[in-house]
Amino acid sequence: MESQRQAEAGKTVQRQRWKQDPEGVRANILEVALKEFADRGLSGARMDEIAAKTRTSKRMIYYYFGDKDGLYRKVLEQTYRKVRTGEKELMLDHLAPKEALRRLTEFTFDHHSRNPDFIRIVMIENIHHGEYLKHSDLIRGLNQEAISRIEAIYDKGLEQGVFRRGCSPLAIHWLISALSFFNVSNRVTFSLLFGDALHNHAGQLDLRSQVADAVLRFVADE
Amino acid sequence: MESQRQAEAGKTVQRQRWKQDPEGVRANILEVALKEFADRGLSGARMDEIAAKTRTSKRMIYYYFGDKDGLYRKVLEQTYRKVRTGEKELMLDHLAPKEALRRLTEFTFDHHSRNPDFIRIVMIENIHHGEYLKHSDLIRGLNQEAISRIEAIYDKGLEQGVFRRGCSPLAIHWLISALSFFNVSNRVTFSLLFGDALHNHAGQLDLRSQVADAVLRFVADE
DNA sequence: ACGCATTTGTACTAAACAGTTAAAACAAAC
DNA sequence: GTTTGTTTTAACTGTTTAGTACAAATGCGT
Repeated sequence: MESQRQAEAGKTVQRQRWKQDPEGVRANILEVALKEFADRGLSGARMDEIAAKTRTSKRMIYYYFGDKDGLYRKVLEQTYRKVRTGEKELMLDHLAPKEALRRLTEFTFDHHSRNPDFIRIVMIENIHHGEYLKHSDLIRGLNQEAISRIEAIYDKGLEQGVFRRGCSPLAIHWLISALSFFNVSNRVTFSLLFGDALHNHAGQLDLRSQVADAVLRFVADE
Repeated sequence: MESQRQAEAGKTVQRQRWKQDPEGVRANILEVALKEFADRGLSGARMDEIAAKTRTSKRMIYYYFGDKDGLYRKVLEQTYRKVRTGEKELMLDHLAPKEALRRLTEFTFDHHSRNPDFIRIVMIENIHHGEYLKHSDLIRGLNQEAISRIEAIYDKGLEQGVFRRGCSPLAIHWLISALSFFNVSNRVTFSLLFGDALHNHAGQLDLRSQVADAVLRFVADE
């Protein structure tokens, strides 16, 4: 009777037929790992926890990524890549320099705001003295583009006499990054110390516009 | 013969006479722990490592601070307190508003630059969603002062017609903090991606002045 | 039908780690 | 001189953690 039960059970339980989907599995692991690392930090994240949240197993993580560091490295690379490629949609060539710079700034502000996981990974990487980013060649190329984009706008603004001389595109990029980054990275502590006036919904809309003001005023002529 | 050796050794070893210095011991532990947490993060720091670097023992850490979280909490509080009190030296009342704001900005920029451990602790606290700062009442009071200081300068600037209306002291503080903070917090990754033009010695002097420019231009009239 | 890559699942190991135990000895204040 | 808080050791415990062993089965290109 017992064996019959098992036999029936064996029948009803569909033999788990699985597809081969290495890319899907890798992507799923990376997605879960990104969230977990971003949420708890590199040392804080637990491999068992990551494994449990994937649709696959711990065994597969080690199969594809070797060890925890290898996994983190891939998460880091993928995160940078995804965010940077997401920045390319912007068409600013046809706009007047001031308008182009405002759009770029507000776009960056929103973009960082929409990607807190990226911000947190960069924070974590800075905490770890950039030792993983150091050993990743893949990433460096992607970022010069950001500078070129600004340089194009700035040069045009100089020609038209609406921007002052003496600013460097790098410094302008730094300024935009700093404000957009800090807005996300320090949201928690800043809100705790000074209230959420800048970080509730209305506050963010206003702050974005003020950030764009700050950038424009920084490069403005006169 | 062997026992005689031991007896002689027993004589030569000076009975370790020690002083009671609870405050000194606590301070020493906190100092070491700050460096270790700032360097490796909360989960990354090791109690054994901290203990080894103190002039006392692991036992004493637990004697005074209970557990790792308790130690971190005290480090967090002390770090905020030390940095905030270090900001009070500034005498700006007698200066013209523009000059006062420039001095304040450049001071903050330098001050953060001189206290990378503080910056890193704040980063770590943000990574941990501020859960330790949340439960610390001690800290909140210290920070309103920063806003008042700016408000005084801003109001004076309005009276004299050198600042435009419509800026909030909170937003100005946010702006100064963002630029001064980001300069330290993201130094590593920014340098890796874009070179160290802004972060070598000459670059930092220039950047400080540009940051002050940005703040002044943000509030400037016309 | 062959071979290689992929997938499943569980139990395991070895190290790392936070926190404890125990018994003493000493300091300092009263 | 009694009491209370401080300091010294070094071994120890129990848990958490990254990473592995093992064994088998299926997918899929050729």
